[in-house]
Amino acid sequence: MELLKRNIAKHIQLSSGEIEQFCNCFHFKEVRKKDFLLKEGEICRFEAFVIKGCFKVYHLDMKGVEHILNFAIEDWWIGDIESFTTQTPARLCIEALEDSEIYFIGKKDKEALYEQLPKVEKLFRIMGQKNCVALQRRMLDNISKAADERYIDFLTRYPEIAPRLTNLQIAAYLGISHEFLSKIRRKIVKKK
Amino acid sequence: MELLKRNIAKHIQLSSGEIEQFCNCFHFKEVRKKDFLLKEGEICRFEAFVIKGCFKVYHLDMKGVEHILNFAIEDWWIGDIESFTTQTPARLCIEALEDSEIYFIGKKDKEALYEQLPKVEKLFRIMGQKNCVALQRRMLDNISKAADERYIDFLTRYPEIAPRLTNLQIAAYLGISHEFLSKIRRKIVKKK
DNA sequence: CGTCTATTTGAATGTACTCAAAAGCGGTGG
DNA sequence: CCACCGCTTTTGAGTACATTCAAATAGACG
Repeated sequence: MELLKRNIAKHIQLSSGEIEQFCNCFHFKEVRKKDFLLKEGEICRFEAFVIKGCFKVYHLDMKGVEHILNFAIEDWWIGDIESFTTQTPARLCIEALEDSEIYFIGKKDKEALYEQLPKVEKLFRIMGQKNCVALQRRMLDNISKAADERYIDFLTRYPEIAPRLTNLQIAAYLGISHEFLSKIRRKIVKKK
Repeated sequence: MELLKRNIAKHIQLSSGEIEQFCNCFHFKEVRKKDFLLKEGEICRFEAFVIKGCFKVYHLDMKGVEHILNFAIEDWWIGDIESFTTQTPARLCIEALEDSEIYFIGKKDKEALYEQLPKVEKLFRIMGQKNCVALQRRMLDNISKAADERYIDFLTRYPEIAPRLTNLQIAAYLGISHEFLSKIRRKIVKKK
């Protein structure tokens, strides 16, 4: 639980009693590579904190093409906010890209936490704000930059994630075809 | 204050005393068309609720080209979350597209509200979550759909905003040139 | 009326996609 | 240890999507 405790300590201060109460609501789970935490159409019954491994959160369009919303590695949170908060069928899939380990919390436990510890409201308010800021930045990048620049930005912004991904996955995240990504990479190599 | 009261009532329940306490932290302001609520480089000292009018939130890239992050009309909130929460220089501009009216709250008043009314934490947590969901959906649309489909989606999703905007502004929101938007519109008209 | 801005149009160019095929790479079983 | 399989990556040709630039047209407003 150390990693989780350090993660929340970045945002709020809790007494040791509160920390225990918080951590007690979480459960450990191992997830094998290629296993799903969530499939489209299911209701998302958890929010999870990644201890080890790597996940992709994605959507399949009508043609069956995969579009990746984000990745998550150690010390990141994942879930389908929309499906979790409204308990409606998910439009997103969450799949492990490596053998992974998570702590997860269920809907009722999270609601109980909100009731018992007002600081948890603050914690998730702050995390939500940071998520918004990151999404806004990516949105602006996406409408204002060409694919080659977005690729380089991704490599430099997430140096710990990028090496663990295939180009197929990076292309699905950037919103370009993997063939075109390959051509971008060739151009970059030639320049150096 | 009626519009604001109804807006927050969608998310949380407050006693009439709490509502007054909440509303007392907000100040009224008129903003003329083409006036700025925030300019790049300034520190964002407010979060605002739009009572009347229309705003654009945008970023100018290195070439001076405008990229619109979002619009806001009556019953919407605006601000630069990043600049406001960290009190650092803004990368975004906020400009009125019509003569408008807002209620705004300052940083200290908002922090005091968080202290005094825990439900306000919940309020902004929920609003942040909804914002995230909307941004995620737009992000997926952007990496998975062609420009013509994104344009039609925008018109149908925001029927109350789109008619008040120029095609120049819509193009800057969709991330395409206004000439190309014009050609998309021609194609759509021909089909009918 | 004149001015300023928005919109449309066309030609030329550049960016990105599709499809098909080949090459590389890692793991697994014989 | 090698042969084979599945998956990733690269490559090229042809096509579609989107931009740039320049110019003409249309609207809005003082």
